[in-house]
Amino acid sequence: MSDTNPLRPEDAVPLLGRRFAHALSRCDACEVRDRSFCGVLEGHEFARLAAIVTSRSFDARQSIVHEGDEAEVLLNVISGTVKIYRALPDGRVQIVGFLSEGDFMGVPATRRYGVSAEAITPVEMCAFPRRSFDRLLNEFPTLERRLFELSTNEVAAARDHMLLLGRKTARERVASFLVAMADKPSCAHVSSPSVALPMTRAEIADYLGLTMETVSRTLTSLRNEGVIVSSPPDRLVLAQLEKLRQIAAGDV
Amino acid sequence: MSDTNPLRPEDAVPLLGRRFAHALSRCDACEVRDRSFCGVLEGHEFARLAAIVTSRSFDARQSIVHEGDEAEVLLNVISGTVKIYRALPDGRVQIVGFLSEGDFMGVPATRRYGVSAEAITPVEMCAFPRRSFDRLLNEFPTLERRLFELSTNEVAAARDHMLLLGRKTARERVASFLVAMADKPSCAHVSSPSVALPMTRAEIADYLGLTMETVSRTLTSLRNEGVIVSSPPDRLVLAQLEKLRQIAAGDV
DNA sequence: CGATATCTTGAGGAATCTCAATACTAGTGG
DNA sequence: CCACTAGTATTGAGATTCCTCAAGATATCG
Repeated sequence: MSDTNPLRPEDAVPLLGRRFAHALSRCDACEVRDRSFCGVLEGHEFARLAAIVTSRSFDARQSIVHEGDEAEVLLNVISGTVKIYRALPDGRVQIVGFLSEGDFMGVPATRRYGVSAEAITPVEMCAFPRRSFDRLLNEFPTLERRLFELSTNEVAAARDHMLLLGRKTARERVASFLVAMADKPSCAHVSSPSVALPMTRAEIADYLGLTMETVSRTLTSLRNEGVIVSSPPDRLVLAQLEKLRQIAAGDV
Repeated sequence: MSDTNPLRPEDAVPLLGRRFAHALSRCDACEVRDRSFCGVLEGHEFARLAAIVTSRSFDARQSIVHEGDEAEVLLNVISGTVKIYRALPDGRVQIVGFLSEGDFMGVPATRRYGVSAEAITPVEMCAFPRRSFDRLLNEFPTLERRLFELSTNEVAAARDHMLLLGRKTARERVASFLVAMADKPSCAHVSSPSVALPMTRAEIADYLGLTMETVSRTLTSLRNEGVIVSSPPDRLVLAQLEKLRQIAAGDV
């Protein structure tokens, strides 16, 4: 239900020079630059990256990439929420991450996507052609270093999630999820953080290795205990964040 | 029950020059070099890496590193099997990977280990001081590129395992595990691969998010179906590897 | 204000876990 | 060489968590 492609430099400005200028100025004004991998580049390097970027918009529920597809572009989220997931042939799904503003997705030097991605809300993304991006990676050690760092962070996050999926109870999983949402940089809070949940209960379930019903029941019981408070179901107040952290950590 | 530290260049040869020479010649003769991250380095670069390496031995069941410890060294497995895991305060454990010959562990530029590691069998490892390693990383783009590549492989493997932990049945998990063991490069086979299982049932369970009893029961039922055959419990023959692959993939 | 999605709640069932007993294996000492 | 011991694996029976299926409540959007 978003507008279709409000920004598309390659449509509006076919000349390379103008596109370059346009893209650069847009990237310069980018609000998520500081949070993003591209924040490490400066001056000339940043301009080179901005020269190969194009913009893409997706409606809520729209598919972005599919596991196994040719990985022609690498993507960076400007706004909105994206789920990335793997699926089994019979339809079972495991969501392996939610991406939001500033998050990068895609592996340079890999021919095909290893996961599928779908927009949860309307989404704006930057797209970088894989080959051009690879060239920049070779030229700019800073860029490679940054992506390496992001990759190692992802490994650490993945291990955290393996612990959750393999060994935590439903209650601990839901608490862990809420705490992680509250700790996102995009969710700066004062004391009792208010957390937005753009994803459905079924998506939370597919992320936590549970069913929608179990997620719902668990949230209800946390609500009954006063640990969380909810106004509409897509926004929660974590009334007792520290208690939630304890539950999440398995400290009974 | 292995000998304690049969190779320790820094003890035997205190002079820097001799240690250098010693280490280099040892690294040149290294059998797992081709499988390892260091295989990408040549000549001068390789010598520089060899100059900072020391050797470490661990007995079976001995702890190698502990989650949260100061990460003074990065490690590479020469021989034996290592488990890396995360634990909850009440003792629940999730094994996030098994390492064998040629596998690297440790994240440059990270102050502390994010996981614990323990030897399953007697283990020989190379140790690289983190700071020296970091310097080499800055000097040799090839090395950084290689570790980046390993890191992205790890992310992909972790996602695979999240799918397993979140959405596969016990039967599918055990089948996936056996297939993965058979597909290891160290386990070259002809038709019906014979797989060594140096880890206990409890460790397999901690890797698959199950209990020891469920792993045992599942192996028994696969055995009754003729899909696997076992002589001693630490070695299995995958009589019907293709069938196992189907089970693992969830293709019923 | 009604239609459609999503969410919540309920009741029963299934897979896996827990607890406990038995069997195997390898290493040890007689 | 064989019995013994300790660790590991297997098997069994019952408990529990979470899932499945189904109905009802709530929210969203035209």
